[in-house]
Amino acid sequence: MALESVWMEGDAVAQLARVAGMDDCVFAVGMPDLHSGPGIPIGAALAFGRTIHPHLVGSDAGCGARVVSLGKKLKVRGEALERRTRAAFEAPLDEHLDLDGVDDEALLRAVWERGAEAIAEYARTEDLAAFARAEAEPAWLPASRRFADGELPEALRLDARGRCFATSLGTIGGGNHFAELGAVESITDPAAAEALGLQRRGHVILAHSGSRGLGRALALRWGPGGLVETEDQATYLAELAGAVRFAIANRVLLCWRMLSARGAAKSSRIRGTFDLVHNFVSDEGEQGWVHRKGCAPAEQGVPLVVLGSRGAPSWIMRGGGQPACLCSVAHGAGRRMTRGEARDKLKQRHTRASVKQNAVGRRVLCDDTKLLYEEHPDAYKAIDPIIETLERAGAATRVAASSPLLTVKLR
DNA sequence: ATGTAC
Repeated sequence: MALESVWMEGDAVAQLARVAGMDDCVFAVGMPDLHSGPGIPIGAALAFGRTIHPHLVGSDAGCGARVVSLGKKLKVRGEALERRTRAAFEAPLDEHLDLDGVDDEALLRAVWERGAEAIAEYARTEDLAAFARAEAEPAWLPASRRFADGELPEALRLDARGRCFATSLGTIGGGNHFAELGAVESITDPAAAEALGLQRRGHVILAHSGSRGLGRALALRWGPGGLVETEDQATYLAELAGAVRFAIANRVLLCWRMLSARGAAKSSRIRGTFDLVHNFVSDEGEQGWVHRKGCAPAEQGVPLVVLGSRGAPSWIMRGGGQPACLCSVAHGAGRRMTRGEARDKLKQRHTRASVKQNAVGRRVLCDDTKLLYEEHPDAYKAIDPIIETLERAGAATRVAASSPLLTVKLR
């Protein structure tokens, strides 16, 4: 599904065709941001009649994006904003959460079982608690698998270094994950924008991140096989739900760090917020088990965001409920170059200093030079043809575009 | 995407 103006990678199409040919695959649709992943396509919705494939969800279960709409006033700007933002991401989590007497495993359990609600429970301020409670969990999200004390498997408690996954809560991670302060540059659907608290030149905070090492542990635990109507299938779904809750809670905290740096960490200043998950599988009745990998649900009227890059706007849209697209939309612009290609080609084209600047000439907060090249805007497809394709296909309609002011990629 | 080891 793409206009001719959307560049499409041959390998990615071949990967999509391979999945479409798998046993029990009843429908497969590639989004215009389709690109190749580790043996599986990214930017696709894949429906199976009876089978769940954990490896099609991949190692970043629950990955998604959160949008927070703010007013126009920016109290902190320029270098002070950059300094404060860096400090906000370097600060320990207990600046925001009261974790006295709460060990890492207890925190992990709470977030696993209750997601953002757990953040509200531990929040040091009523403002953070209100923010964490502002969004209902997605309707498709089942209960997380509960574990008795001591029963939590090592694989879901400890990373490869023996550290509890709770230590990654509130961190961005690597790859294409980021937090961003942006500004609304255009509004296409004024009524929908108003309902989401978006106003022209108003600020927008974006967080794109996932369940960190926890999703990886889940992928390793379940391996490449398919799960068919067994107890294992139910167990995987309940564990996936835990990882999704962790990821949602993580995005809440990332947005809160951005809000505190900007000087707007007050629930009264927040005009709207929503969250979107783009790596998961859910039971969608007649359609079967819909796996979305780099692809978000887009039922009629729901708010969603299609992420641009640090040099291109992200589009806030409304879902079109298009069955031909499995009620789904692209998750972003999609890669045009592999990470290796981006490093090689873009080092010729751009200086080390220039890759540290984003579209508006402000610095990108990122200490990893390799990552600055890998995630350079040139490594991504153009966003406009992606959005145009989604509209023409009836997958979603434009509401507003937000352009990046400050991009954060601190680990 | 993530974490680890080289």
